[in-house]
Amino acid sequence: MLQEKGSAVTDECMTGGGGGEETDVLPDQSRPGLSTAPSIPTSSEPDQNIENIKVVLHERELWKKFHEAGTEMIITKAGRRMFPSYKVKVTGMNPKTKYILLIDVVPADDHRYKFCDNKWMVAGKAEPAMPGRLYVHPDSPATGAHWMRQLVSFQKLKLTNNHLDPFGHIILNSMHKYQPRLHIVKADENNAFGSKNTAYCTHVFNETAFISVTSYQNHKITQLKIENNPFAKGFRGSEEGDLRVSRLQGKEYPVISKNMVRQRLISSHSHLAGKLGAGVLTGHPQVLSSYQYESGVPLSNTDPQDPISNHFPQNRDPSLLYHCFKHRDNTRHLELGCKRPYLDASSGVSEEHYFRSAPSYESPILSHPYCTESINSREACMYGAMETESGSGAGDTDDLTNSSINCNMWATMQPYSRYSMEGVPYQPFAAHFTNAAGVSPVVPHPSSSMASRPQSDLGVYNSATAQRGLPVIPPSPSSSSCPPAVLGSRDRSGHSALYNKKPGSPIRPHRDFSAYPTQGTISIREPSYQYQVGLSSTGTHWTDS
DNA sequence: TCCCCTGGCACATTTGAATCGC
DNA sequence: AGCGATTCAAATGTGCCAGGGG
Repeated sequence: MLQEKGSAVTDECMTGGGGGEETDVLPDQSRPGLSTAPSIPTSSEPDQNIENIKVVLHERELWKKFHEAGTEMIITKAGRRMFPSYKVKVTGMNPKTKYILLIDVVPADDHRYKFCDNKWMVAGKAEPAMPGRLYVHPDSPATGAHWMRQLVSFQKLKLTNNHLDPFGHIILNSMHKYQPRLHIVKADENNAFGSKNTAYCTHVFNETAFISVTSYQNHKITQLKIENNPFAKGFRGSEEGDLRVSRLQGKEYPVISKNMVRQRLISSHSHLAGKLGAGVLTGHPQVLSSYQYESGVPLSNTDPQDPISNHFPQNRDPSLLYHCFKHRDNTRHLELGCKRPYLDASSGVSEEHYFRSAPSYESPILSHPYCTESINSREACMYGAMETESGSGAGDTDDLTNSSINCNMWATMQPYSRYSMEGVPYQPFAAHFTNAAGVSPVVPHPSSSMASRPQSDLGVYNSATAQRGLPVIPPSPSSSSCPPAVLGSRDRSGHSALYNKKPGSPIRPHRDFSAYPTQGTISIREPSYQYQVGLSSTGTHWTDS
């Protein structure tokens, strides 16, 4: 059923006016997963009709190219940007209504992959999901007019494999498959989440799915990155006989580019000065193994029978899927926030905002604020969705909604595919951006400049800072500083947790990420929390080993 | 031994301060 | 003094590579 639902939505989206690039809104009714949240839409207020919002993925063709080859995204300890960067064109918003745009990256499945025989294969069960984090667009909240004015870029979003990352980057496991999701949340009158009828919609572009790696496995991807990423220009071969190009073209004997020569010479001189036996140029064994052969198999990307060899082993719906619904008064709301103290804290700083979402699709969806003072100039503000430790159930909803703490509470990320086999096409994304204090936006106000500013103060969301477009981070975060988070479509509470680093002080994690509690939470496997994502196959070929 | 990760490297782009001219 | 254009250096973002660890 779910599959059918998801597919239907997907198909509809694909055939929409956007030529398959635009997304359509999935009515509340179409999300049977909201068992605890009445599916009857409360769209009595026209201005909250978020269903009309359409999102078009920018550079979709480029994304498709990567997707067809099996997109890989480098993740590093320091954090690595995504390329292609996630940019969208949004339409259909109420020009005067304020929205918050954010992205989260959820596991696409529960597999760990390995690149073997020039294709991705399942290598086992996925490792426990990293603490989910959300990246809130620095302009958030902003009016619909603002979002629709130009492309909305999430290019500064960074991915990391550092489980204790203090910068708020999205934490991922290497060799795992992920699916970015865009969430558009309607901000309340206080520019925060949490109004009684907070509505949001989620947009998923299947072609943005990727496998996280610490180094590129598929040379097709490497080549695409080099060819399209300006920062990788230095690796572009000046002559068409470039080694990588030649390899991609299926040439038997690749030509070494000047860059390759330089790199190897340098390496040879600096590290292997005494290793005269090591070939430095064309005769270098590694050259052959790396560019001419793949796992002992001759590379031939032009081989018509090979096109899918590098693809993800899963069939996916080429279209995107997204859900949209409106929270009702008696259901959990999107609540944002940091406690008042946080709002009053000193200025924060970065235009980048990260929120941490639920740690694992295996675990409940709780969101704990995860704030930190960035060590670097970006000074990102992070919020994390932590599982609840309170063990409180649905009855915590009131507590949450009544909380005056301005913390971001989001539903945890949900996995795709397998875990949703029994689920419903419901996107268990819930967030409470509360601003009970009645202060201005918890999320930074749109800033004229996207440039990050060095900040010595803790990043704390306060009205002043927000107005300046500067994120603010709670000064002294603690598990009790933020309100319990709500998860999924059910009432769940949790303790907030965040990273906080005072100026000049070392990074001080307030919570052990490795010890996320899972008890008292609802497994995503539960039908109510499962949703089907019509991940399609655009040529991508996944192979189960 | 293999696989994966890390840190350093060079190169290109981006950013912002400093400088100059009007 | 103010403004805009230009220049320059630092910061940042890339992929590549060798080496290390499990």
